Amino acid sequence: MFRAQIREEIEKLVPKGTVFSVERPENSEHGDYSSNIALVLAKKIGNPPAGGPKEVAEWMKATLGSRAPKLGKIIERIESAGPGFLNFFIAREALVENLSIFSRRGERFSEREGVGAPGERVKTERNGKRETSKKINIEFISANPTGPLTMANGRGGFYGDALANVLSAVGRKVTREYYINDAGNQIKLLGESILAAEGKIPAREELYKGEYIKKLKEKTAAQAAASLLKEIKVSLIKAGIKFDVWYSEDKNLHKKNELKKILTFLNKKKVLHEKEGALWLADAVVIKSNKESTYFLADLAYHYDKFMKRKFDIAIDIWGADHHGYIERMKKGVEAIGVEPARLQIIIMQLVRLISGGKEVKMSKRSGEFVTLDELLKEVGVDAARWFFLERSPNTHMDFDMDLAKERSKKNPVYYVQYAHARSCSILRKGKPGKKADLMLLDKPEELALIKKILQLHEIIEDITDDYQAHRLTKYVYELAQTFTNFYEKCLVIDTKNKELTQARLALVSATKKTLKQTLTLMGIAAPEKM
RNA sequence: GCCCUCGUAGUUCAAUGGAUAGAACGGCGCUCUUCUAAGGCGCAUAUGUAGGUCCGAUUCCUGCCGAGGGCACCA
Repeated sequence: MFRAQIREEIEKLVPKGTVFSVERPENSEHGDYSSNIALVLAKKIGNPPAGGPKEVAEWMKATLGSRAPKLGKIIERIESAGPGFLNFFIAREALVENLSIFSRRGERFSEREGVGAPGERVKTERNGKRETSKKINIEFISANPTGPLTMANGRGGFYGDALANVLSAVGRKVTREYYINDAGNQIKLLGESILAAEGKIPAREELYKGEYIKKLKEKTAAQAAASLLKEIKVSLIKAGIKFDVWYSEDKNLHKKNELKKILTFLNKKKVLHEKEGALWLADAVVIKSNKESTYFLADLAYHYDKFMKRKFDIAIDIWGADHHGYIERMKKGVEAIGVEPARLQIIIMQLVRLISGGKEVKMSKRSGEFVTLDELLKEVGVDAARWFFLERSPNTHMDFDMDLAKERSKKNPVYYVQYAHARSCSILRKGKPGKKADLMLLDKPEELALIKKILQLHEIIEDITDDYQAHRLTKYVYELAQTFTNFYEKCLVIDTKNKELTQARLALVSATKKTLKQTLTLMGIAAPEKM
C-alpha cells in the first residue's frame, strides 16, 4: 500500500522506464521507506535542477511534497539524506487508518480482496499491471512411485505448498499438481527389484533395495507402483500437503497416444532431426534408435498439455538439484512447442544434508538407506519440519539437524512465534476489543512499530508473488512475533484505569493475532490458542 | 575436463547493486509481587581469495581455493 503509492508518485515525476528502488531501510532513522531515485536520476539527467544527487534529492523532496496530494496524506515528512537517498516517514494518522481498516476484516484471506487493505488488489510484476486472474500450475514433489517419500522430498513439498498458498491468497487461480512417473524404465526396475528380492532373478546394482521392497513381494510392477503411490498420498496428508491434480504419465499421456501426437506436432514444426538412428530436438533425444520414446518426449507432451490444452499462463516446476542440467533442455523444449520460455518457471531446491549425532547421514534411495518423510515428521513434528524447510532459500545447501530440531524444540523459532500467538489469544480472553476504539491513542514507539509490522505483510506477499521466494514468510512472521513481544513487555494492554487506551490496545492485539495466524496458515503451521 | 549451486559470527542461516552486513542457536553478564519467563535487556565474534565494472559490490564479471550436485539413446 504505502510502498506502491510512493512508487506511483515518484514515477509521475521521472522519465518513463527509470529503474529505482523503494524499500524499507534497516535503520529506522532512514525513514519507513527510502528511495535511491535521486542517485539514479542525478546520473541520467543533471536537470532539474542541475547538480548532483543531493540537489536532485532536494528537488524531488520539494516537488513530491507540494505536488502529491495523495502522499501528503500518508507521508508526514520527506528527508533527503546520505549520498542522495530520499527518506519517507509515514504519518501516524495513515498507519492508524490502515490498521483500523485491517482490523475490520475477517481472519481469512478473501480472493477478491487479496491481502492488505480491502479493495486493493495486489499489483505485481513491478510494472503495476493487475494480473490477479492469472492461471498458475505449480507442480512439485512428483517423486516416482518407486519408494516412500524421503525427508528431502519434504523440502520441495513444503515450499511448493506454501508458495501455492501465497499465490492463491492474492487471487491467482492455482492448480497444485503431482506428476506421477508411472511409466517407463523406473517402473520396470521396480518390478525387477521385487523379483530380485524374491530370489527369482539375480540382483543388480541399479535395482532398488531397502526393506520396503520386500513388503511388495508377489506384486507386479504396476501393482507395486499403485501401492506405493497410495502410501505417498497418506504421507502427504500427514504432512498437510494438498494436491488438486494427480497427473498420471501412463493414463494421461501414454494411453491417450499423446506422445505420438506431440511427435507429429514437432515434426510439422520441423524442429526435429535424425542422427545416429535416433530422433533429436536440439541436443536431446526424443526417440531412441531402438524406437522407444524418452522421458523428455513425455515431458514435452506433458508441458504441451499444461500450456496449450489446459491453458495455464504460468507453469512453476519445483525440481531437485539433481535435475538442474535438465532446465535448459526443458526451456528449449517449451520454446519449440511455441510457448514463451519465461512462462515456464523452474525452481531448483538444493539438496538437504541430514545431520544426526553431529554426523551427516548418507542417504541413497536406491540402496534403501534413507530417512522417510514420515519418520522425520514423527521425530520433529509437522510444524517444526515445515518451519525449518521453509526458512531456507531454495538454493541454499541446507543442513537439517535432527538433534537440534528435537532437543531444543523449546527454543525453536516456530515455538517462539506460536507462543506469541497464544499470548495474544490469552490477552484477548481477558479483555474483548470493542467496536469503537480510538486508535489515535496509540502513539508509543512500540505500538507504532507493531502497526507498521502488521501492515508489512501486504508487501511480503507482494514480493513473494513476484519472485516466488517463499522463505520470506518465516523471517517476517518471526519479526512480527518479536515486535509484538516487545510491545507486550513495554505496554500494559489491560489497564483498568484507562479504558480508552485498553480498547485501542486490545484492537492492536487483535490485529496482531490475526496477522500471526494468517502468516502461519500460509506456511501450513498451526496457530495454537494456548500453549 | 565441462556445466549448475553454494562459500557471511563458534554453528545454522538472512540481506530487489545502497546508508552502521541482520537474526537465531551456542557463550558471558543482568532481569518478573502487571495481562503466558517457551519471555525481556546488554556484551563479544563474520562477507574464502586476487582482480575488474560502478558514485557505491555480500550481491554483477573474471581467475584461483574449497563444498555439494549434474554431465546417458536413465527417469
